Amino acid sequence: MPELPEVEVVRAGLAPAVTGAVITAVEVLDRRSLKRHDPAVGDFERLLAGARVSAAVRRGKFLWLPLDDETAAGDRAGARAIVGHLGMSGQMLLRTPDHPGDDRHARVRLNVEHPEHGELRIDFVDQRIFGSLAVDRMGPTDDGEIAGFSASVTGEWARSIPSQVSHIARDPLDPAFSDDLFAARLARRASGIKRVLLDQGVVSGIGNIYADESLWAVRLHPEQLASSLSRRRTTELLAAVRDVLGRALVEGGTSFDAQYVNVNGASGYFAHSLNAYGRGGEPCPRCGGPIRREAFMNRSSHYCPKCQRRR
DNA sequence: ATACACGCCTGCTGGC
DNA sequence: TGCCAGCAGGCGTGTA
Repeated sequence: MPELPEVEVVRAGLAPAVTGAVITAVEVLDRRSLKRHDPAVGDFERLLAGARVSAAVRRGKFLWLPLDDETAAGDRAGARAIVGHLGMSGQMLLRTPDHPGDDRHARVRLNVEHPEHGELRIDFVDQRIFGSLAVDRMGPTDDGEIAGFSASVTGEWARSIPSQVSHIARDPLDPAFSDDLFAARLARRASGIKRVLLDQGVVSGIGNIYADESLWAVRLHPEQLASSLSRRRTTELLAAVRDVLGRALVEGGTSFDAQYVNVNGASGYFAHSLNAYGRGGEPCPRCGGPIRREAFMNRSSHYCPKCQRRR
């Protein structure tokens, strides 16, 4: 499901409930959801029992909960975090402990005790199991800047990132995102711009929906060579990406069905605002010509061939 | 460096 | 009603 706006909605919903909370019990209902957990780091359940969560942080589509481990003073070498990725169908549902456990696709449950909110339960629900939870080691960010978006991580600790996320580029809403670096990366790419937007090592957080929407907004053909864009066009594209992601975030994300929901199970409303994605055959809201849907990387691209010309 | 295929999973929809 | 193909918001690996 989730691209940056959807994951941010989840992160923001989780943050007040988990920050400062102690994990009291872990129930793994389906080990397949731990496929990205490296056993060499330790046993998933044992590492988490009794650990305290210090924040909820996000970069692109990855989110993580840094653990306030009891380590020797000043020694963060053993610092760890729970890394979560929602894949295509993952959800994090915030519940009271007595909530009936009737979710068909509940995979992992974290029971926590929060100093103010008391006992809570976080259910990781994931129909397709493309998502995962893992306990991962933290390391320094390669640029020395704050690792990702959160409201509460401060100080040196904020400049640490889970190893599984270290290869992921910053996302366009990250204050430390470098527009120049982005432009330089595009200039070196002899491939279609959509492919590059989807490359999480170039820019993170953008998936199929928001790639199509951003390209529609600036009238770029998905197969236009990234290296052919002028700096001015690159700047316009980046502005469109930020605009689309920002508006989707305000509307609570894009929901086509009950798959994408926030921590309370509620859907977002941005689906009503889509101009190209999922509108194959319908008239382009700008020029009236039919939106085309075509195969792309085992999925689909949606664009207006009339006003998104390839140059 | 880059592109493509494929595996990882489940469930829904449409055509026959 | 059944069956099968195709499709769905993503990522990582392996191969050419």
